[in-house]
Amino acid sequence: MQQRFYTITQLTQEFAITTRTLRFYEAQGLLSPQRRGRQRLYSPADRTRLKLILRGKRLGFSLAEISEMIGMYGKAPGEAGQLRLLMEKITARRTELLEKYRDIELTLKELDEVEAGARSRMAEIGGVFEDSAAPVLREEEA
Amino acid sequence: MQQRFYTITQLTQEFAITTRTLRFYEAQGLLSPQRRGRQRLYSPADRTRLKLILRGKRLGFSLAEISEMIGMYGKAPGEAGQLRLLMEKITARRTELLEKYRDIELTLKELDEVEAGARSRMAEIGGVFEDSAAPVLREEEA
DNA sequence: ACGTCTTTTTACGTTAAAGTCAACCGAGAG
DNA sequence: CTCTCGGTTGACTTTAACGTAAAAAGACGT
Repeated sequence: MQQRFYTITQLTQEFAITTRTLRFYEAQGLLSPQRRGRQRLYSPADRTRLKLILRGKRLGFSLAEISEMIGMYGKAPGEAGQLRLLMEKITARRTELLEKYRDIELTLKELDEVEAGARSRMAEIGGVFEDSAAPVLREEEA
Repeated sequence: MQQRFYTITQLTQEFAITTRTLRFYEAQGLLSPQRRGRQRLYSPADRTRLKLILRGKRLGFSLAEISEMIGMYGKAPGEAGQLRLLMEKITARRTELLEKYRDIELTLKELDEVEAGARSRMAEIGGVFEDSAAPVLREEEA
C-alpha cells in the first residue's frame, strides 16, 4: 500500500481552486492534511474529501452543511439515539436533494422551450426580416 | 382578465422569506411590482418571477446569474448575433445543470449507503451490545 | 553558496445577500 | 382625532467564503 501524496499546488491545479481556498477549508476543519515539516501533504483520502466538498458547493450547500454531511461518513455513532439522529438527518438531506432534482428538471424543461423559440426566430431571420413575438412568462397555478 | 394582486406580507408568508428580501430583490432589479401610492402590489407574474428566483437560489445560483437566466425568458433579441449568444448561454446552463444532476445522483447513492450501515448497526444494538465497524470512505480513481 | 521559487503564517480587505434598527407615512377603527 | 397596523425608506451590521498583501522559511537548480 504505497501512500502517494499530493502537494497543495497539485490539488489547486487539478480542481481549479487556490491555495487560499485549501488552507481555508483546513482552518474550517474540513481537511487536515499531514505535515512534512511545515509543508502540507494531502493523502488520497484528503483528495476524496475535497471532491466531496466541491460537489457540495456545486449543489449550493454551505461549508457548514457540507461539514455535517461529510461527518455522516466515517463516524459510527455507538448510541441508539445518535443513530436515530443520523437517520433523520439523512432523510432531511434526501428530501432536500430530491427537491433540487425536480428544480433542475423544471429548469431544463424551460430552457428547452426558450431554445425552441430562439431556433424558430433564427429560421425566420434566415429568410426575411420580420418581427417575432416574444415568448411569454407562463403562470401556472400554485 | 381579473388582475389579482399580492401584498408584500402575503408573499413573505407564502414563501417563508422576509420583506427585506423582497425589497432587496427589487433593488437588484429582479422584481418591479406596481405601486399604489407607496405600497407595492405584486402581480401573479411577479409572483412567478419570485418562484423562479427562489428556485435558482435553491440550486446555488447567485442573484446575478438568476437575473441573467430570467432575462432569457421574456426577451426576444431581434438580431442574429444576439440569438446565437442566447443559444450559447442556454447550452452552458444546460451543461451546468446536468452536472448538478449527476452530483445529486451520486450524493443520493452515498446517502443510501450510509443509511444502510446505520440500519445494520441499529439492528445490532437492538440485539446485544457490540462494537461495530465504521463505514470507510472509498477512494475511487479519478 | 546563491538566487529563485514555493510554501507558510498572519492580518486585513472584499463581496453577496441579506438582517437589524429607527423613523416615518397613510388608512381605517373607535 | 388619536391609536394602531402595515408598509416604506435608509443606514448600519453581519456572515460566509474567500482575495490580497507582507514577511519569513524551506526547497531546488546551477
